[in-house]
Amino acid sequence: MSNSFPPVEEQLTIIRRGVEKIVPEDELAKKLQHSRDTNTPLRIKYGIDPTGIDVHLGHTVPLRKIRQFQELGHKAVIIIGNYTAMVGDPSGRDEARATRLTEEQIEANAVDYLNQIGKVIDIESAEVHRNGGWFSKMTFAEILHLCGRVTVAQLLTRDDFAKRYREEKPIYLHECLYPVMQAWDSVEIQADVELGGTEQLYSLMLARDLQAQRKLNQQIAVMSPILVGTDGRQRMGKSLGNYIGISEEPFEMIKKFMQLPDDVMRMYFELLTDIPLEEVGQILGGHPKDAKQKLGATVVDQYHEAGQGNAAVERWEAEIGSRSSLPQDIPEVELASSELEDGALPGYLLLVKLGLQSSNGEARRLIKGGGGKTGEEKTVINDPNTKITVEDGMLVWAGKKKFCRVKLV
RNA sequence: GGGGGUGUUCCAGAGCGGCCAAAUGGGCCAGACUGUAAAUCUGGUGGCGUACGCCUUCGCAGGUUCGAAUCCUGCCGCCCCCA
Repeated sequence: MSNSFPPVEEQLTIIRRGVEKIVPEDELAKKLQHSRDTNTPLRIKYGIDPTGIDVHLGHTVPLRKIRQFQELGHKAVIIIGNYTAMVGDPSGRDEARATRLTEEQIEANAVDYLNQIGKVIDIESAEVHRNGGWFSKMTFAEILHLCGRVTVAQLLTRDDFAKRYREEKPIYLHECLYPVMQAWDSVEIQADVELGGTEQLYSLMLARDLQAQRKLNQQIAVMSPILVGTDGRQRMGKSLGNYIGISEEPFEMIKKFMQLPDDVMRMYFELLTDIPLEEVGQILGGHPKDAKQKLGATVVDQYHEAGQGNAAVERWEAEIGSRSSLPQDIPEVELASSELEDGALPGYLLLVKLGLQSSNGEARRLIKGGGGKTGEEKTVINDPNTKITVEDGMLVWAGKKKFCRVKLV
């Protein structure tokens, strides 16, 4: 009797890594056993809403888990929530999504999204569904029937709704349907396992109820912890500006990695890499800076050609770590000679004309604070009104991170 | 349908009719310190002007005042309660 699935214990070890909760846990082992006995892959569901996502490391946590399931021989089933997107996921947000997307936008986003996640999972072998496929055909009577399975009190056990209710923030009726819809997806595709963040608990459990009502196998919820963002506090998210996108350039990614708070490293290692946990422990025992470089390089290599990570780390060392050399990419900004007076310009105006600062006042303040510098030696501009003689190719700095080279025209 | 609340600068949240561009905290920016981490300290945080100053801003539209974010009217949004 041959079969392609690894022993259950082996599978569980891989599945459990970086997973916060598996509900119910014992059923998962049974399912895996059954799958192995019958040589049938489990159907691993993961849904997203195509709302214009720039896939970042936070998204890769469940995606990587799918990848692992795939490598174990199971079937990935991706749900594109083109209908749920019309509702807007209330999870983790305090207010209802402001804008509603058109169908065309949603479809374009979906395609774009599938392209992006191809970097993480094996999209070729995955099954992809759009939940409009079934929701668009549902009758109002069916919807009512479905809604009859959920009480408002149950809905309010969700953290996000409870919080909004408490804070007297609006909760719209259609948002209440979101978990119901998500759960229904599981019924439609007969999911064995659904991946999601811990904040999805409610929806994932509701799916079990609906499946049971239809005498289907109940899905197991495999919940990942929420990846904290680069600020080390809040969940990683685009709107919070604390994310590292998987499409970013290696150097950009490394810069962000190096600025991570130390204590998020363990989580990042566990959730974003395959480095054995023992080894992670050793790495974290060393100098935090080295650990961070190792982390960054490892993750960068996942989304770029091998070796790009280390190359970026080396560049970081050269330009930033040791501060010995100038940045590699210095944007060139054109400046018309006619803007100058006797070949010079007051310091604050120079920063504004070069686009380094957006208003005169802002530029003045920056210079007063000591952030305005010129030349390779970074000579500090002492006073906003100091006339700076502008030369072609001169470097101008507005703080450490904003700079450019002047191109006189 | 009725009653009561509320709407402030990026967020939260103060704000006696003049001293409010608006307290305080967070965030953010810059500087010091560092491992461009965290923590800490310092300064800054509507626009224009070198500056006394001027202009735009406190849900929207009007009004009362010499003068309103602060008072009045209407409208809009949100929340709660009663029916």
